Parts: sequence; structure tokens; C-alpha cells
Amino acid sequence: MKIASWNVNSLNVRLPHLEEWLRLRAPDVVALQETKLEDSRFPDSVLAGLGYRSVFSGQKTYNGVAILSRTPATDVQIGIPGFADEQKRVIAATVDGVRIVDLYVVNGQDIGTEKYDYKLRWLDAVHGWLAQEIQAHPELIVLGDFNIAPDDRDVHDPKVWNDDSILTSTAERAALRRLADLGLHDSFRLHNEEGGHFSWWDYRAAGFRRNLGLRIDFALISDALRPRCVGAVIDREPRSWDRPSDHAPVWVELAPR
DNA sequence: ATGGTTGCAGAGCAA
Repeated sequence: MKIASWNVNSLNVRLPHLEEWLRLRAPDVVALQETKLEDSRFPDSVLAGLGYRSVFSGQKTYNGVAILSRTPATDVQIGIPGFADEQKRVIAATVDGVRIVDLYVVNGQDIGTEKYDYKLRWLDAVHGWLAQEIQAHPELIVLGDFNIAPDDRDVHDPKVWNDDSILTSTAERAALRRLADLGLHDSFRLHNEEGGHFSWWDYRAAGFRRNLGLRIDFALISDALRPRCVGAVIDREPRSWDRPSDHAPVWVELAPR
């Protein structure tokens, strides 16, 4: 079972990329972020033609998340329970007995801004929710664009991306560790300890060509799924295509039960 | 190199 995540940075622009990539990699489940589409405009019939069902929660211009799956998604949850939020950043569902949580974590703009405070409050709410969710659904995978690089191996230049930078600040990394401490393991790091593997490259300054990136997209798997985890991949290929998203898709491969 | 690019929307913000 191949479970993927991709920040497409506008599904309107990236639908051809997604279609091509679905044919190429044939994932079983895909969590999308930054669809930037109202629900009435979601291309569910196009995706159905490729064999995927869709559940989604979007808005115009910003944010927007979706879960695509080959088998039906059940028990769909939109947003963080008990956390009122206009921004469409969270969708969860159960597919083939695995609870899937798709997150588009707040970017945070800069340390000390209102958006940064919102990021930390939002992450705190996610932590409280997931603590419950992992009890209710031991087979849990939490994936998406986390907008946090866990450690120095996950940034191209630790001098630039330091304790005082957005995406790598002490408080952000601590918030990510608190999620890990729930028993949610970074699947990529179960299979690869090297630095220099990134999932996002700035459009500016030829970031991708020079591999000036960050690893900020993950699939976190619970203890119960860990024995089934046989691989984790960052797929750089679509980042090399014409007019790409700034993020690469990532996925985790689970062996059959 | 405090710039650079992309998306949305139609100027300037968010990332």
C-alpha cells in the first residue's frame, strides 16, 4: 500500500502534473495540500476517470486539502475538532483500515508575527487531537506539508536555516518533536539517515537546480504501522517537469497485513 | 545578492 503526500501549489495549475504522476507511480492514497480550490471546483470527476475517489476541503486562493484513494474513504473529518479555523488545512479519513491525517501546516511567515503565533497554537491543537486520534486509531499515518525542517540534515545551509529562522526555529522543531513523541515516526528517517534529501525548493534563485532545499514534507507512521513500513521515498521527478509545484511528492510503502 | 519566482487576481500579498 503506497500512501503519498504532495503539496501541489494550486490543483488548477497542477492537475495535468497530478494526472501524469498518478499514472506513473500508481499510489493507493494521495494526500494533497494547497489545492487552492473551492469544493465546487474540485476536479473529482477527472480523478475518478483515473480510478481515484476524492474527499476534499478547500477554499479560494489559499490552503485546501484533499485525500484521493483507490478504495472508498470513510469517517471523513474536516478541520481539527474543537479548533475553530477559517483556513482549510486539515482532512482525515480511514482507507483500508488505516487512519489517514492530511495536514497543511501553517507557514508562519516570520518569528514574532501573528502568523507565527497562529502556527504554534495550531500545532498545539493538532497535538491534542492526534493524542486522541492515535488511541482511537492505532494504525495512524499523519502526512503532509509540515513547514518545519526537523534538523540540520534537512536544510541545505544550517547557517541560514537556524534557531532564529522560520521553518527551523527552536519552538517549531519542539512542536514537531512533540508530535513524534506521540509515537509518530518520520518514515523517511526509518530508511535513510543522510542529509541533503529535500522535498521543497524555492522557485527563486534556481533552488532546485542547485539543490538548495528543505525537507519539510513527511509521512509520520504510528508504532502499529512501523513493522509494515518497507520504504519511504521523496520523488524528485515531478519537480523537474515544466511549470512544477515547488514541492516534491513523498510516499511511504506499507507491506500487506 | 534583503534579491529572486510563482499563484491568485487583477495590486500586492503569501509562500
